[in-house]
Amino acid sequence: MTHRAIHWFRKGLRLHDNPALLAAIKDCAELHPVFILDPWFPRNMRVSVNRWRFLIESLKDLDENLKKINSRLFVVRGKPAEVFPMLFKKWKVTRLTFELDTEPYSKQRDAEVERLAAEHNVEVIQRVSNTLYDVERVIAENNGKPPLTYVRLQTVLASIGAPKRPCKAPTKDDMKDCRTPWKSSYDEKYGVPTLEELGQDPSHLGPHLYPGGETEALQRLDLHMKRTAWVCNFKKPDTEPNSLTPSTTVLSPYVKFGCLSARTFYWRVAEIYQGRKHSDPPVSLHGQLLWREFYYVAGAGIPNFDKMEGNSVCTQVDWDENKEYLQAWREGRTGYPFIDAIMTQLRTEGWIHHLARHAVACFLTRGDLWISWEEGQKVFEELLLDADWALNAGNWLWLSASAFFHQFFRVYSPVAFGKKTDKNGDYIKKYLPFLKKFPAEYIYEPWKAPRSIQERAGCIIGKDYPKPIVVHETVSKTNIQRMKAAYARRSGGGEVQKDGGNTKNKTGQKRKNPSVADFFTKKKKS
DNA sequence: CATTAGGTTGATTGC
DNA sequence: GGCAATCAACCTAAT
Repeated sequence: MTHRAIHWFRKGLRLHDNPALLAAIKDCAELHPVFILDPWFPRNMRVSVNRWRFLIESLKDLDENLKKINSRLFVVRGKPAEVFPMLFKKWKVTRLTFELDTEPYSKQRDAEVERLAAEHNVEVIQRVSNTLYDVERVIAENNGKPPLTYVRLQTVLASIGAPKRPCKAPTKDDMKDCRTPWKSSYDEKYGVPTLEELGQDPSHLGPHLYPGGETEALQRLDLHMKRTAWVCNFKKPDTEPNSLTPSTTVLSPYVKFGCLSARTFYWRVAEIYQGRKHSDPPVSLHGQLLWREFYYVAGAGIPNFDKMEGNSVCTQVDWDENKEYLQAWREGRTGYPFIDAIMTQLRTEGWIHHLARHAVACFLTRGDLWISWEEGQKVFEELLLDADWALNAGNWLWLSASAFFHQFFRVYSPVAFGKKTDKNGDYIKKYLPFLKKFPAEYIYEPWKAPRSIQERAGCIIGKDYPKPIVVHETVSKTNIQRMKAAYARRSGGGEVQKDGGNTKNKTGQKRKNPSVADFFTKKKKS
């Protein structure tokens, strides 16, 4: 019982499946659970008030759960590199534990903290618990490179075996020789902040649909895991992007903040699968967790993963800069009700269905507006409760056909796609109520409604709601050609053209002799 | 090296 | 309404 430990919460805002926390408690006389809040961040980072609320609630819940084992959460204001040397001295710390984080920003921050810890003779213990697997191990098993296809990832994971089982939350009994000292000044110094302290305006909050915290996360998990048949039959592409209540679990914000452990989720699903017929990856619930893993591995192994330039897997595309289009997309003023309804749900509620993300991401980038996926990435980073760096970047790369997904000729229609699951446009009417008097026939294309119908609906297109900012049928065709050109530049290594990229044809014509174009390509590469 | 199968979730048309 | 063919055609990984 010699140690005085700090467990540093960052993600992983939970007691269950928290091996680093258990490592802190072992042989520990004094424990300080800490969350560090850099006051610079809330005022200057673009994070929606909805996500700040989610974080605050998660911290409050964490404090409550720590109280139950005779401890507390210390929310410390300051920058990690400045805060830790102070805390090390103040609390005579001998051990610092935290969950391994693979994001570039975090890696840099943690390396700095490790250096400071060494200076103060503080032992540092990191544990893998954010992902199902140790992402470095996955990369090593794939010859040092992150898998670029899902199938490849599955092969690699099969060779490693099943993910580790989650560990149990610490109990009061585990804490019997370990105390957390706090004084009456605790609340003003280390209390969980309010939105006001963070410079956030609570009047901008959306409806309270997804309260933060481990307790809520585990309840939500229980609720969904009771639906045995639903869990076993789950196929992501068959769920609906535009149902009036979410057609999926909405556990993603909880997994992002670590209120719910991905491994706990994985093994709960595995128990239900046991002895039953069930769907499989990539479309099953397990499959969804593996997609998360896919992007985490890619994000850890590919430099500049969240950028086009300097990103080795990203096709270089000549995206336009267009502030007006970007603003219209962000604010739900594109004139396409399906797109605008989705963006409205995103802004007000902080969560949209995965396929809805597909529709608006394709629209912003290769489908319609020809704006860089990096701009979309920033907007999602701000507004999504579940915004997770690697997943956000990876999915934008995917949807813009910049990496992983390459069938750029498959373009989502902002009119047809939503109709498949919501013919009447009830979803549109919910989020864009000024359109609710339009008959179903025109709800996806109100500009096509005769003037008399627009008048009867009390909404004149071009006055009360914008006309479409682009004509999808036209721009999508031009954009496919622009994508084709971008791909040609990529494979041609900077050459003008490579015979249209169509040397391999379907007619079975065999190329017995290498073409001139191939000859030059070969020369260039060597 | 050349070839081929497969790729989480497209839209439209015609039966 | 559901299904298959067609549209025009990319890349990665395996062989």
